[in-house]
Amino acid sequence: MASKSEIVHAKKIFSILKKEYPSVKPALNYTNAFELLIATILSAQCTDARVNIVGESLFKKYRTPEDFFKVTNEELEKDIRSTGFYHQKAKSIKECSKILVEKYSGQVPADFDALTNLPGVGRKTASVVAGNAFGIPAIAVDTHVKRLSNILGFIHSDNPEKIEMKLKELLPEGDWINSSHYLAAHGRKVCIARRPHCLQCVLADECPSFNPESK
DNA sequence: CTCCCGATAT
DNA sequence: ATATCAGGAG
Repeated sequence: MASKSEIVHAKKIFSILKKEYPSVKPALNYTNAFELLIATILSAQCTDARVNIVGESLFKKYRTPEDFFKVTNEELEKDIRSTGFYHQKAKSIKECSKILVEKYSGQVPADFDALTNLPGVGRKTASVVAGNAFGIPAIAVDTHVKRLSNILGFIHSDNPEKIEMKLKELLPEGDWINSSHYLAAHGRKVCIARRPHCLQCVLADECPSFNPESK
């Protein structure tokens, strides 16, 4: 599916990003798989910085799935309100916690399909947890990965699953987990959605969307 | 496809 | 005022 030249192009770009962001890591703060799962659910349409602020106090109050399951929806909504979409997120977190307790003895399943079957968990959240908590090869396609994949010419599509599959064709399995971190880091710092800094971009020579009048 | 919805940058 | 932020469910 992916041509030789596409693979060479992608390899060059990720080689540059790897040098640019040597200590790449998940932008969300967490100390275990369960916290990462909850934090990633909260991160939908919300900055990682905001989730980290909410998470700091949240994970002092709620340490296990049982803690989330016991609390009322109203109280949980109040505790996560500033991440937005709080009604749906609180509902997802409570239902999700219930299933973790009843079906997985309180543990987060280390399996992609089991994760996507949890309420409030789609491919992106499942990929983040599978990859970062359990080391299972996966590519999390968030808004940055989606935007940069199109800007850099890996694909022309808004469909997250198609983008995920294309990136998996372009990259060796061992690079899958970090690839989304590189694209997200670059998307936050340089290739910003509102205002891309093309003149400061290390990928300028490789980028089909390079704009010399960018800034 | 639409709806969910707060915080921040521009 | 408007766009955007590590999306997912109905």
